[in-house]
This record gives sequence, C-alpha cells and structure tokens, in this order.
Amino acid sequence: MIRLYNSRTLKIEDFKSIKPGEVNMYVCGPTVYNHAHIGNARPIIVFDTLRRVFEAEGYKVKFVSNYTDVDDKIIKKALEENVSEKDITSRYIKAYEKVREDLNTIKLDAAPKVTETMDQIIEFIDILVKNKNAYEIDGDVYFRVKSIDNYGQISNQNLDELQAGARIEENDKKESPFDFALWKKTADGIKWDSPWGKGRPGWHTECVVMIEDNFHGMIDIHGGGVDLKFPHHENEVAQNMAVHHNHIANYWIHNAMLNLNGGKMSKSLGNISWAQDVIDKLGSSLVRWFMLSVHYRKELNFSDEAIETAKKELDKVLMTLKNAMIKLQLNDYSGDDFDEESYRSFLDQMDDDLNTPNAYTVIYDTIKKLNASLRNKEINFKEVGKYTNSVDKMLKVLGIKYEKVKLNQDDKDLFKSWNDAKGIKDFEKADLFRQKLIERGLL
RNA sequence: GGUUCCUUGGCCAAGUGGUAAGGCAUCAGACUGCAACUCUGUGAUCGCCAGUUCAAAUCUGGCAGGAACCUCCA
Repeated sequence: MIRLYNSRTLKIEDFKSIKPGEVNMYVCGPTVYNHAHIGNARPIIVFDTLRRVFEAEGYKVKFVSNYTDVDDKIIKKALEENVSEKDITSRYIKAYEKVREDLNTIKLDAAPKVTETMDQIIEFIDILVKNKNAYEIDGDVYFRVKSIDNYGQISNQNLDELQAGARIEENDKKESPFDFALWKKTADGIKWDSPWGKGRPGWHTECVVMIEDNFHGMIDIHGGGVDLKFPHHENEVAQNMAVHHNHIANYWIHNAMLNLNGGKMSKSLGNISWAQDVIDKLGSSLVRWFMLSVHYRKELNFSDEAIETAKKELDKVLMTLKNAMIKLQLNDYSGDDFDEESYRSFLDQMDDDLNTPNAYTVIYDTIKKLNASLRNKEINFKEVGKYTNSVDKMLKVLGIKYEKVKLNQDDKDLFKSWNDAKGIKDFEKADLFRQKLIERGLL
C-alpha cells in the first residue's frame, strides 16, 4: 500500500488510484524564460522518483508536465534580445529537456505547451465568462472568486483573512482584489485573438485545460513546489470547480524548497546555481542521491559540505557494488536473483510517503551485509549476487545510474597475476600489478 | 494580520504515545606484506515552560527562534 501526504487534507492517506493499476499524474512545469536552476531540479527528481516507485509497485503511470511558453517575462526577454518569443522559449525548452535527460528521468508522456493549447484555453475562459464565473473589463478577463463557495480549500485560506495587496499593487478595476486574471489585454509582444480582443492568457488556466486535454477527467496526483499551492493551485481548483465541479486531483503533492548555503537563491543576491552546471560538475547520480537524501517535504540545503557528505555516501555504495561485481565475474557467477527481503523493505519505505532517508538506511544495511559477505574467506557467491542485485534494483528505483564493471580476459589475468605474486610474497611485482589495476579503475 | 510548516548528538537526518534508526565526521580496535577498501566499538532524553497520561521527542496550551505562501518564483 502506497501512502502519500495529501496537502489538500494535510494528512497522510492510503493511495487509491481512480483506475485500478493506473496512475495519472500532472506536475506544473516551468515558465521558460531562463535556464533551470538547481532548485528546479528538485521537483523533477522527486516526481520522477515517485513515478518509479509506482512502476516498481506494478502501476502503469502516465506523467504529464507542461511548459509555460507564454508569459510577461518571456516577452520582456524577447524584446531585450530583439528576437521572437518562440526563439526564447524553444531555446530554454531545449535546455530544460536536456536537464531532464541528464538527470536520468523517465521521459514524460506528454509536455504540452500553452501556445499549442491556445484554442482550448480560450474556449475554457469563454465558458467561464458565459457561466458568470468570470467577467470582462476593458479587454481583461477576471475570474470571479466569489462565484464559487469554497475558494481556499487547497491552501486553507479564508478570503476574509487574506491580506489584499500584500505583495502586489491592488488593481481597482477588479470586483474583488482576489479575483485573478484569465485573459490579459496586451500591447507589447505576442498576442492572440479572442472574444475579448487581442491578448494572452493568464497563468492559472493552462494547467486546468492541459489536464482536461490529456486526461479527460480527474487525475490521481497533481504535483508542484509548495510555492505554487497558493494561489496557483487554488485558482486551478476554483476554475475546475466552476466548470467540472471537482477539485481536479485526488492527491495534491508539494515538494519543499531548496536553499543555497542556508539562504534563498535569488537573482538579486547573485547566487543562482544553474542545474546544468551542477549536473555537469557533479554528475546526475550524485545530484539525485543528494536531493533524495532528505524527505521531499522538508527544506533541503544545497552546500559544499552537504554535497561532500552525499558523495562519500554514494561512493561507498557504488564502490561496494563494484567490488562485488568484480568478485562475481572473477568467479564466473552470473545469477540474476535478488534478495527479496531487503528489496521489499526498501520499497516499503519508499511507499511510505516517499521516505527516502529511511530507504537509504535499507541500502546501507544491505551494503553492510554485502561487505560482510565479501570479507568471508569462503565467499558465498549466490549470497553476494543476491545482495548485489537487490541494491542494483534499489538504485534503479531512485534513478541512480552507474557504470557496471565488465571484466575482459586481460583484466582477469591481471587479477590472477596480482594474486599469484602475493602468493609467493613477491610484493614488488604485486605492487606493479596492483598499480595497473588501479589505473584501470578496478581497485 | 492570516495560512501551513520546522526546531532531535559536531554536521546531515528518521522516528510522531511505550521509554532515541541511519549516514558523515571523531576517537579506539580488528583485518592487511604495506596501503586502500572493509568490519567492530564509540556520543544526544529530542528549542524552553506548563499540562494530559501508568507512559511524551511524539498529544494540549504558552513562550522563543526559523521557513514558505498571501495574484503568475519549482
């Protein structure tokens, strides 16, 4: 049984899919006006891992995540560079796709774009206007929050308590300060024709429409960063309630933010770390191992020290696997059965609201047993093989990729020569062979 | 002001009613031709105060400190 913390109910709940054996999930994607920073990598990794857990438990998963390719920031950037919006968005979508790929994520089943969903978005807004859930003023269209009676159900916000204009200047054209834009009349940049004149859609409608488009009804899981909970997800639900009379998804999953050296990453502080740079420097496996070393609902601090520790941990795991695989190959053992007990308890931890820190302890535990097994004078290769394959399967669920040693005849001869030299206590010769093995990365 | 959440050994981090997992680091051993790897052992009463309970890190209240969100930042 998979259990997940549902941020709509604020409780850990038993997961029950709408269709038996199938999971439909949607995660809000990025606005593509710039490269992905390391914080953006967290939801990518978390939800990819969640997908892998479902698949490991036998579910068929459909995972959709969008690209917001219409936005003020994109228009601004296009004007600055004197190129088209499309030039900007295709550049960053491409970069984003590379980050996803380099992070060893399973390919999305669909990655819809706003520009390619425009007809449906306009149609959807039109329905809201006709149903009096939205109203037009001077070419802008706003959602009438008071037209539905349970606004705030996702974020537990109460309209009376919300502080209007806490961060943004109030717009006195709107009926209520909490009404949000569905369509904006625009002077600059790319625009589309609509029943309300030329303009572009607001941000909150696209996800609702894309979910409808891709899944044709309620989905199991809707994910994203906690920063999207309010107002974005709240507004998605509001629109969906108005048209489809349901709250879109049964389970709302939000990952916590990532901090850089204890503080927030921001352009004004000039401390942005780009995801691609980090991946290029550390490798995808270390990035994933680090990101999953802390529970996804807890803030995670990205620092040199934390990376250093994560690297030691991962190296230890991979080193042990390497040693085991070499031992197995030197003895021509190639069984593919795995230790079911350890793999099961690993999955149990993953099933428990993606408790990756506890899942890691299962890995450490299995690695310890594997090492102990390798230390025996008389090695039980079947046992070594089982533990090795079990850990290998665990790492697959985490999306950790690593190179598996494959010994050729020369390598095997080298090991034999080394051992023979040691056998006759010719340590000078032995050290020579050892040096060669080290150079080949086999020790 | 509102909402949600966090505070566990030097660092990281699980546990959320029955008397503190794990990792990194430290120190001490073992193994080894030497080294690396590996193995064993090594420390906390859980921000503070009060309450509920046979029993609390875990529930309730208060206090202190911190975080995110409150109209487009994952």
